[in-house]
Amino acid sequence: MAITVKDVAAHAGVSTATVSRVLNNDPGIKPETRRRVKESIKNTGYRINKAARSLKTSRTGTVGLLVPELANDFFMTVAQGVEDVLRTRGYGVIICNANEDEKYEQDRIDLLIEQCVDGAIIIPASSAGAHFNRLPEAGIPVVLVDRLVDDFNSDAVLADNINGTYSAVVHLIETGCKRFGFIGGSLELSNFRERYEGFKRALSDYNIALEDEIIKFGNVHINSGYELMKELMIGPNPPENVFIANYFLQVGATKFLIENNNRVQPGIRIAGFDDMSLSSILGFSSITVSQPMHSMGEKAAEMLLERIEEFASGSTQICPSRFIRLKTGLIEHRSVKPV
Amino acid sequence: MAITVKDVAAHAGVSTATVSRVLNNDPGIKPETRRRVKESIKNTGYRINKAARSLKTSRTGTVGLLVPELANDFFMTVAQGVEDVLRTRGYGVIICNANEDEKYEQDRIDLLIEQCVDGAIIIPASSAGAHFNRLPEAGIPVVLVDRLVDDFNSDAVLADNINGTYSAVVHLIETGCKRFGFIGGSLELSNFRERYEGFKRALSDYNIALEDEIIKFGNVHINSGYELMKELMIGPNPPENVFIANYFLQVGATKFLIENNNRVQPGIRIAGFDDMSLSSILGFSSITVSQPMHSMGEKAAEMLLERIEEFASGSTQICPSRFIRLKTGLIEHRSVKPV
DNA sequence: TATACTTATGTAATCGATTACAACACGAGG
DNA sequence: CCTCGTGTTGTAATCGATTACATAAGTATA
Repeated sequence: MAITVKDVAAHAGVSTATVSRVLNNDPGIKPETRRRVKESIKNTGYRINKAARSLKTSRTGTVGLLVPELANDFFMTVAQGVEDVLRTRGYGVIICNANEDEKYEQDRIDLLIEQCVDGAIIIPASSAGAHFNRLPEAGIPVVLVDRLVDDFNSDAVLADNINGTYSAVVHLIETGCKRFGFIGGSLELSNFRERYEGFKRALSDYNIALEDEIIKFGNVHINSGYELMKELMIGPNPPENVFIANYFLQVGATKFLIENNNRVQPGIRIAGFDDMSLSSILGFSSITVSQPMHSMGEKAAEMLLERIEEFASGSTQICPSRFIRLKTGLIEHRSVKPV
Repeated sequence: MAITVKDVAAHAGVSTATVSRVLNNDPGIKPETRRRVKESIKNTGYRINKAARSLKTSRTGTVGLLVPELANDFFMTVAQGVEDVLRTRGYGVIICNANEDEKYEQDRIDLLIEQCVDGAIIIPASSAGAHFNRLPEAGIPVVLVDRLVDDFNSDAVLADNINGTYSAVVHLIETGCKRFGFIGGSLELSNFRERYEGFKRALSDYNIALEDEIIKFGNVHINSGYELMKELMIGPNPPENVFIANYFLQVGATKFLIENNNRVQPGIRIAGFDDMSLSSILGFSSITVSQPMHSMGEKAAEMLLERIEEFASGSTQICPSRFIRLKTGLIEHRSVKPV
């Protein structure tokens, strides 16, 4: 049915071994022969059958990317970085959606193992990591991005959450802010724990009190941001400044303020972690911490490729896990004052 | 090295054929045997090698999803729909990024063919479609989503762009709007052509003049929306109402208005195509046309599965291409008036 | 009891590419 | 003229699962 190496071999008048060698850039082929084979490949319209190759080499040329959610610019910008690097190296990327659910995440890991991916990049959906161990057990190296998890360790690419948050809060303090609320995701997640840590450290360094009743934690979503901002605003003593630990929480918080015409705290200033393409048009936003999302993806892909080489060369002494922390930036927004 | 059917067969005291039959739910297996084999599968920790299976069956259990861009909530919500359906049917989804570039798109199609996907779902990056033909030529069925293209035809899932736009504009007219600007993407793209068509039809039906100087076309991105809104606002006679043909253009347009404190046309009302999670907090937005993005993905996946069956059963008489148009909705926003 | 048919399982060829090993040609060195 | 090394290509086994066909046991029919 389809064209195989045999057909190409016949067409070029050589053996299948020779065709295979040309396909794999084996140096020990006469230039003239190589030329002829390449021509036959063109003329026959031959396309390699990766299934057959994989069976023999036990390498599929695909890597898995497991993210908690697809419709999420943060994850997908990371994904672009991953894809950019991997594609130029000839790899295909299978993007899987864990649907913010450990069960789903499990299931997708099964999928990746079955598909025999050569490696996996994971943005964890929760702090649970035990189930990730099945990948290295199956000979599949893993790189984590954005968050660390419990009961599993591997290479990881992370943002400098502590210092990023620290510098944003300090910036606000130095421009006159005196009292801060905080809206964050669950402290079970390492990235939020770190951001909260940076927040506390900044207040502490400047002798500003940490007021528990204006420190709120929820999940990572728009709705949560909405609810938590509501809690802050109907509280006894609403803050004038709020640090919000990710973009989606900020969107939700902004939504609450807009819908309620921000009656409570007219001069409110928001600083947020993550700088997305829409951050600049969110109301009340004074400053955001930018993560190098694309680079995080690229770095993760590069680390993974190294590991794949290692695993493939069967080197028994695997060097220990490495973490990379990428620097964050600080983006000031012209003070947009909606309502 | 890894555990194969042979090992399972030995463990269960049967032949590899029997193991394979259990794996594939062949009905002609004694329940007792089936039980024993299943147990052996569990105990040996066997995992099927898809490469080997694919080689034999020439089915990989993966489908490709080619999108113009990853960090795009519209495309990714469609992707979620696709994944939801496909995953429950045991398929893996390879998501590829065409990077809004026909060359890239070509390249990713090559990738999909090499990976021997069983089918492909494509959201085209441009109006060019000739290069898609290589997929069906390679025995891979295709379903288009969102847009049609030139020089290629296949099944497609589309939104009812004309009526969606029509009803939104009519709604505005009936609530008192008298003069409309329009901001759209290139008319080369079928979806924008259709939305413009709906716009014109509404004005015509209500005897409202189409004023060329307040009808602007660009590309599909935030920047373009920004620039086109600027053009409208610095023009001789800026409109009070603007229909904007997609979410990203609307974001850009809103950004321009906010940054310039909307001095020109204080009462401006915007109606937009696409209702995303952030649409409700975009300033000036009065009404948006919602597309059933998730369902579009689901439908596309279902159509593709049918075609895959057809192709696989080798039925020679392939039934002609089918289009599905999905109804849009109308979402009113509480009039949020920033600035 | 012989025949035919069913049901359950085994045997072995097969998918398409890779690769260890063999083979062959050619020239250099002795 | 023989041997050896080098460079180039061919032969055939192999990866792991599937499946057409063969086989064997059991059951119904005449």
